[in-house]
Amino acid sequence: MQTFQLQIREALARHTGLAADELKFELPRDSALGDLAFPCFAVAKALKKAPPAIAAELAQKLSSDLTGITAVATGPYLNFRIARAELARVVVGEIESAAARYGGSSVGANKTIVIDFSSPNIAKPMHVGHIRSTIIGQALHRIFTSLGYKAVGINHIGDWGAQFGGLVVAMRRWKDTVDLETEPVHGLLDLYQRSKAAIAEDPEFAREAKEAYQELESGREGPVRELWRWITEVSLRGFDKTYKRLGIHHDLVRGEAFYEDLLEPTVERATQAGVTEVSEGALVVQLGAIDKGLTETPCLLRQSNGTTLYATRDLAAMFQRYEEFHFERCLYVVGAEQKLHFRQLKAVLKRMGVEWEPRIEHIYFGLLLGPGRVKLASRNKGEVLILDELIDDVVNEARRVVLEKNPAQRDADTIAEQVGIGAIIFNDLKRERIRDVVFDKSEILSFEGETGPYVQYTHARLASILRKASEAGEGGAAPDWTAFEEAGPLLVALGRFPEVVQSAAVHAEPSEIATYLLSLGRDINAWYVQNRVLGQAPGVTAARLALVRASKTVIANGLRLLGPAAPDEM
RNA sequence: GCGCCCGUAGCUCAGUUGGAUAGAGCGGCGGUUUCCUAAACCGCAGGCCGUGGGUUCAAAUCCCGCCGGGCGCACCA
Repeated sequence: MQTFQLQIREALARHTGLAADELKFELPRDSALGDLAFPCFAVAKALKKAPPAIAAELAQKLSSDLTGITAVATGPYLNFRIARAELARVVVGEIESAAARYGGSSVGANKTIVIDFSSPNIAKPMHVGHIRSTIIGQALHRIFTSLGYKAVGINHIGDWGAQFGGLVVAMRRWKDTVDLETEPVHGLLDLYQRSKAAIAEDPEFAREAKEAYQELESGREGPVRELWRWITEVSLRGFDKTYKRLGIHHDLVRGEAFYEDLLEPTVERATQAGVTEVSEGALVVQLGAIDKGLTETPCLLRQSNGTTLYATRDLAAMFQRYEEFHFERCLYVVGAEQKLHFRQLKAVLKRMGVEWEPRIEHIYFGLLLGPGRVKLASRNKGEVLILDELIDDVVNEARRVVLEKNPAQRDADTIAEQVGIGAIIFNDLKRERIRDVVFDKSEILSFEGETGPYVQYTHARLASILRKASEAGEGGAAPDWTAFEEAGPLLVALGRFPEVVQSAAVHAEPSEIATYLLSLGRDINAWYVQNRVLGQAPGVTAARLALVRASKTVIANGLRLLGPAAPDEM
C-alpha cells in the first residue's frame, strides 16, 4: 500500500516543486471518487493558482507519470485510483507475507513503554469498576508490543493502608465464622466490611486495628505481617482466575508495599530539590507557579501526623520506574476522576526539574455507568457488581445463543466463552476512552451490530469459506486478479491497517482499532455477499480466496491486539 | 465558586488533528435464504453538528462568551 502512496507522492513533488513529505493526503469522502485524494488548497498559495485549475493541470501531467494509477481532477481535488488488479495483488501479497505480523512494525525497537494498569485492591473481589483499566491497559500492552516496543505491564495492586489493620484484627476474631476455603476473597470482603463497622463502633477494636497497622508498617516479621502476606496471596490467586479468562497478563505485580522503602528517600529527594514547605503542619509542594490551576491544591507528601500518602507512593514509583526502565513513555491507565492527582504529580516533577516528566502520561478514561447513566462502581456503597459474576452471565447468554444459532455445535462451551468475553472486551474498547461507558447488559447480550461478536462472526464466516474451499479442493489455480472491481473499499481498508495500529499507539487509543474493525467487517460482508468465492472460474476463485484469507488475517490480527478471540466457527 | 472534560439522527457513537453532498449501529418501516453460517446483507425515513460571536479561501473540528450535563477541588486511595 505504501508503494502506491510513495509513487504518487514523488510524482506530485516533481510537478509542484514541493517537498514530498509535506504533501498531505486523505481518503476521498466517497470511495467511488478514488482510493486516495490530494486536496489542492494547501498548494494553491505556493503555486499562485486556483485549486481547481491546479487539480486539472496536475491530473494532466501526472497521467503519463504514473503506472497503474489514474489521476482525476474533481473540482479542487485530485483523486487517485489504483488499478484494482494491481491494488489487490500488492495488498494481498503484503498481508500474505507478513501474516500474523501484518499491522506491526519495528518502530519501537529498543524502546521501553511502562504501562500501569488494572491495579485492584486486595481483600476484595474485582468488581466491574476495574474492568476498564484492565482491558484498555492490556490492549495497549499488545499494541505496543506488536510495534516492537518492550512493554512492561505493571499491576500496582492496593496492598497497603490502614484498612489492613482492621482486616488483621477481624481475621483474629472472626476467622472461623466465614468461608475462607472455597472463595477466600469473598470471605475476606465480608471480614473487611465487618471490620469497618467495628472500627466505627468499638473503640477497643479500633485501637487494636491501629496497633496492627503500626506493626505492619514497622516492617517487622511476625504474625501480623504473615497474615497480611496470606491475604495478598489469596487475593492475587483470585484475581488470576479472572485475568486468565480475560487474557490479562502483567509483567510485574508490584503492590504499594513494594515502594515502602522508597518513601523516605523520595521525600528527601523533593526536599533536597528545595520544592517542599510546611503548610498547616503538612509537608507540601506548592504548584501554583507551574500550573495556575493548581494554586489552591498543593501536593501533599506527608500528613501533619507524619505519615505519607498516595501521592508520595506514586511519586516514589515514578522515580523507581524511570531508574529501572528509562522508559520512552510511562502510561497510567487510570480513571478520569484522578486527573488532578496526576496533574499534581507531573507538576511536582516539573518543579523538581525532572527532564523526563513529559514521558509520564495519564491515560484516563470515562466512568462505567449502569443503565440510566447511574454510577455503577462507587467504592463507598456496599453493592458491588462482581466481575466474575458479570462474565458468567454474559457467557451463559452467549452459550444459549450459540446453541440456538448452531444446534449442532459440539464445542459450544469454548465458543460461548470466546463470544461472551469478546462482547465484554469489545464493548469497553469500541468508543473513545474519555467517554463514559454505559454498561447496558441487554445491549452487550444482543451480539448484533457494532459488537465484538459481529467482528468475530465475520471472521468465522471467512474461515468457513476457506474450510469449504479446501474440502472441495478449490483455489489451486493461478490467481486472476482482474475480478476485483467491487473490492476497492475493502482493499484500501486492508492496506490501511498498519497506519491504524500506529495511530492507536500514538494516541494510546485502542478504540481506533475497534472502529476500524467494525468498518472493515462491513466492507468484507458487503463484498462477499455480492461476490461468491467458490465455484467460479479457477483463477477467479483462487484470487477471491486469497482476498478472503487476507481479510481473515487482518481481522484476526486486529482482534488479537484488542483481546477477543478470533474463532473459526460460531 | 475554581479547574478539567463532554454536547453530532429518537438512543449510543464515528468523523482521518481545518477540506468534497456530515457517516455507522440500535430502534422504526420495507426487502434478501433451492446460493460459501440471516450473529449477515440491501433499501427508506430521520441532522440549525447545544447556542451566539470570531479567525480562515474553507469550521462539527481552532479561539472567546453563554447554556446544559459530568468529574474533581491538601492531611482517603
